[in-house]
Amino acid sequence: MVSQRKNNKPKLIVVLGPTASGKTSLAVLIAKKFNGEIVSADSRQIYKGLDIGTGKATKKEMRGIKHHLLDIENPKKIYDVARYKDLADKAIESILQKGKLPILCGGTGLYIDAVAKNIAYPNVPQNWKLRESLETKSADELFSELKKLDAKRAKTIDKKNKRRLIRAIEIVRLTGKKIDTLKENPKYDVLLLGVKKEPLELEALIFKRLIKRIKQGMIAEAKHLHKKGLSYKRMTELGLEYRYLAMLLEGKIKKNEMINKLNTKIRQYAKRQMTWFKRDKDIHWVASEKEAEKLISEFIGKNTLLA
RNA sequence: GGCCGGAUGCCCGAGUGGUUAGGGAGCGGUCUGCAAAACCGUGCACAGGGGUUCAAUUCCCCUUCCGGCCU
Repeated sequence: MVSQRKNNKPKLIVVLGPTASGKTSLAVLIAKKFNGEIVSADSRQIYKGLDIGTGKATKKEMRGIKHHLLDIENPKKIYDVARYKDLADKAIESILQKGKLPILCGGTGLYIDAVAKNIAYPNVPQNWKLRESLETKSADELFSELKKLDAKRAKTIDKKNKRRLIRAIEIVRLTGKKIDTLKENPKYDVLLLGVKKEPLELEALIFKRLIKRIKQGMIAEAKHLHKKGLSYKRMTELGLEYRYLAMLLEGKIKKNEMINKLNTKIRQYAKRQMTWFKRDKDIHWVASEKEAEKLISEFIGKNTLLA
């Protein structure tokens, strides 16, 4: 049951779920039915040319529904949440302007939350020079440095996670200010729909999809990307399929080995996604499109009734 | 039949007469601009039976199984 609180914020539907759960087709269906457009919340589909490996919707699968935030960056460049949030808000705004229903769809929990909860990240851009120099230090050293600079942040941070430690130090060093507590003040009235799949079913779906991707030419896609200048190092950073495809192309692993290991990695990724989603008690887990439609109808109708 | 080498947790794989590696998988988790990333926690063992010893996964003997060589 959707909560019946009254507000006049614009409505946003979010379709989320683990990889291979079938988010895209559900989102398209919803868009068709409720006159919507889709905003992707996928940190890798952002990139041009990463198509088969990321499972980017094809023209045909889109069924005439407009998709935003796909293919907006060169895969050589590193993207990030802050930039994503900015563009997502703009896309949503433009959809609303047209009088249509915005549907945020993807599996990147961080990106989804940034938009759905309107999280304001500290306004400090990456300083790659600084990062490079900090990278040479150990986690322990970084931690004690952070402790000196911002004791409060040091208390909650992952002591062993260099990447996080470096960013935290970057913020204090560049602004001289300590990190504020993150503010959440949603600008949309959000309905969160999670695509529910039983673990075993999801496992099967993942494997099936992996085999399908290989048949569709995922290996050739990676070869082509590399020929166009995408380094194996960068492909490794991109993770999952591209990481393993890079290993294959470099001759570090055999095809069979790639399939097996990659399959495991994708499964683990799906688990990590679920770990993230599980924390959000507002998600309505739906097992069918009917359930989803019902919830959306209620959700959309509620303000008209109350207003 | 004879000789030799093995037998370690779900898998790979070190090692030691007492403090009982390390990976991977599994399971659980973290999340303040790289998030398909980064990071953390965790159960599970020494083939079986006898010895020797204060103490054996580690030394000795036997049995079983596996691999190699010989007849």
